[in-house]
Amino acid sequence: MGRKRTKSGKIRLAEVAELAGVSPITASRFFRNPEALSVAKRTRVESAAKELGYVPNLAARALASQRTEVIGVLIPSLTNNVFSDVLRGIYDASEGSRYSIQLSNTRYSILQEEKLLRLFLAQKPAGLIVTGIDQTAESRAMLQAADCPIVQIMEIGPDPVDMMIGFSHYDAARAAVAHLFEQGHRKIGFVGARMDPRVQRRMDGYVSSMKDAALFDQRLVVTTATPTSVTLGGALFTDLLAREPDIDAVFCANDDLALGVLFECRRREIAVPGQIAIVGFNDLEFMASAVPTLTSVRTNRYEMGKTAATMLIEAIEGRRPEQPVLDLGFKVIERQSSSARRSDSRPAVSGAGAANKMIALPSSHD
Amino acid sequence: MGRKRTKSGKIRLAEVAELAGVSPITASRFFRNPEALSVAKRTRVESAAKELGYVPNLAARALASQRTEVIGVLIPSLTNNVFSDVLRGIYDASEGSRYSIQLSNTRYSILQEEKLLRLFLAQKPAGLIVTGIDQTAESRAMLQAADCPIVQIMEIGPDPVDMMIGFSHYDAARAAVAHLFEQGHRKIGFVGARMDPRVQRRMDGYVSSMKDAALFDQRLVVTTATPTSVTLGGALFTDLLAREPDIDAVFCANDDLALGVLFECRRREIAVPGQIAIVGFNDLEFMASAVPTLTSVRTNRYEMGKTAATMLIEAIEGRRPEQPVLDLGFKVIERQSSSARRSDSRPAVSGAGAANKMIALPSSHD
DNA sequence: AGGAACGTTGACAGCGCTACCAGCAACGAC
DNA sequence: GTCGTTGCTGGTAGCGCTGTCAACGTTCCT
Repeated sequence: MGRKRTKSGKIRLAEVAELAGVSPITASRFFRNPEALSVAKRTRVESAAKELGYVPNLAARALASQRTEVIGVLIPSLTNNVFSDVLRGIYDASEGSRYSIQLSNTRYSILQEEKLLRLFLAQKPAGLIVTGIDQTAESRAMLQAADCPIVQIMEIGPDPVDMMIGFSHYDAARAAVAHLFEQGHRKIGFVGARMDPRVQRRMDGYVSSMKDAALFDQRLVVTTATPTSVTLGGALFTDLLAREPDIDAVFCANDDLALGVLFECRRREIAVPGQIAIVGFNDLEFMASAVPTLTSVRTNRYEMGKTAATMLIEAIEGRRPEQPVLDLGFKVIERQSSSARRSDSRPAVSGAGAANKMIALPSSHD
Repeated sequence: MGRKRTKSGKIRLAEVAELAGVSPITASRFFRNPEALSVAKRTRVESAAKELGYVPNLAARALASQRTEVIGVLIPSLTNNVFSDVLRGIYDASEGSRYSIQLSNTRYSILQEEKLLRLFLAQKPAGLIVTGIDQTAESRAMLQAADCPIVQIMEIGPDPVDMMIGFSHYDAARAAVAHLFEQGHRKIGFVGARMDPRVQRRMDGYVSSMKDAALFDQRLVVTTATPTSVTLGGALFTDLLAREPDIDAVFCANDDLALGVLFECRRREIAVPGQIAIVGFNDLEFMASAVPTLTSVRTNRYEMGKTAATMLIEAIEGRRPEQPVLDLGFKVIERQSSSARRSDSRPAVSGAGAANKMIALPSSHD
């Protein structure tokens, strides 16, 4: 049984080299740049490594080469569905590559982010993925000074540290409100939780749209710093309704809140969209399945993570993308919950997951 | 500004030692076992390190000490809410400790798990957290031979490799079905997706309960290997209904499916719980907020992750828990969706559930 | 033929840290 | 006073790998 664990299971590069009849350095090169070897030695080293079951010692490699093959990822939350999709993309892209992902959770604190950044940078990561564009000055300076590629994800904005991939939350919110306007809604409330920078910008988009239409009223906005949840959606909507009982639509900063609003409407026997239209944000899977189906702004989260990691790896290996800032855009997915205003209060009946009309927009930033 | 980045930001232990006026090895000891130093040297090294902004080189440490401070975590999915809760617990527990988390996704494949395990073990992790009790024989042998503490999470079963923390999915399912029996339901369907080992055991629990009551019928079971989703819940329920139109309850293998079933009922104007009762599994946050509120089996996911990581770290540091197998149990949270069967089809008004307003349950639209 | 250019290989010297063991002072037991 | 014991400190010798540079053989050019 304990066959290969003779001493401590250690098969070193030297052993492989010896079996292959080459010098250790040649064997080393095989693992880093096989092209540099002659075909004969390449196959010899390869079979020797396989025979011995050689696995490189990453610590030794990192020490000798002064760099690691770790990609640091800083995200603000592990709970949020949004980030789990992004993460899945990142992990998928990193799989099969030589790089491993080191994940840390900033808990929506830019101070915590700064601390983690310092920690990460000290280990000389191969690359870094950070969330958003709102870092502390100190963090920004560290990122600026870091000698590894960096991707900022989730949104785009001015002054990328390096690469950037996301979309404009501001424009996306404006598109959502525009859709509600088109459907004849005027008194549109906003419900937001957590109020991290991206939610803030969605709110800004809402506010500016409403102001443009001379429909803005501070009383239409209900927000809280509390982390989001379905239950919270109901509670915030309740507040909104207490203040402004005659609203005809609610734009929710995310889909959990939207679902909470929907349930609250059901509880109060408010017809959706007959009396109140609902629009969410992110287009999580359940939105297409709810009754009525819920309109939302689709964001390409998985793709964002995957592309970010792919771009980063490319950049690490010296192939910088020609386009360092990538706008993945968004789409307003129109569903039953926001269909045109109607006088009768019966909700529209239609097949679940009915083909969705989509408004696709690249987020134009100026 | 750029003060300490003289060469390439490298402040070595030797520099710290020099400034503190001690030998490098003494400085080294300070970071690993401060108690071993005299108070005088301790403070000297401490302030020297702080002044220079010293950050240890983990690669060098790992190489010299022949072990890493990495805790490997193998989970089957990043998408599933269930695991994000567990992960959050793990990360929370690891924070503040010296250990960092290395996460890998097995995608519900035990072969992939075996591959990842081999990779992890080669790096001599400080500890390992693996999901479930269904490893390949080869994986099990590797785990058995590994010289680091290991925790199996998510469920408990016989023959722990080392430590184990979870609950019995089989018993939890039996409790859910027992609850439905108590409420007067007899023709209870089962809806399951993905059918990973834990879902399988929930199904086994359901089947055995139904057989015990002489109520089992294969036609009451609808499952698929497809990954779970809300939409899928609706689709599976549709299948079930087509087969057995007169069921009076559905036990769903998870909450997403349950929500899908609820929406499908709404679409079909089937009263819940008047005509059909629904019970989910996991008790995700939205269950308490749905209309009607949805009964579910609460599982302590966050706690599971947190406790697993805490136990693991304790074990790594030589303090093995007296109780290596920990059953965290479960709880059937009874809500409106499964309240007692009644002859009229109007659902009950009840104060049970979490968001306890007295709310009139919706009747079907008429 | 001579030499430059290229492709391939190897020797050497660490990377920054810690395991191991030796040394030294202070103290108490006999 | 001698010896062991304890508590603290330091020297030495690597951990396993790769960067750098030199050396070699081969090809291709003039």
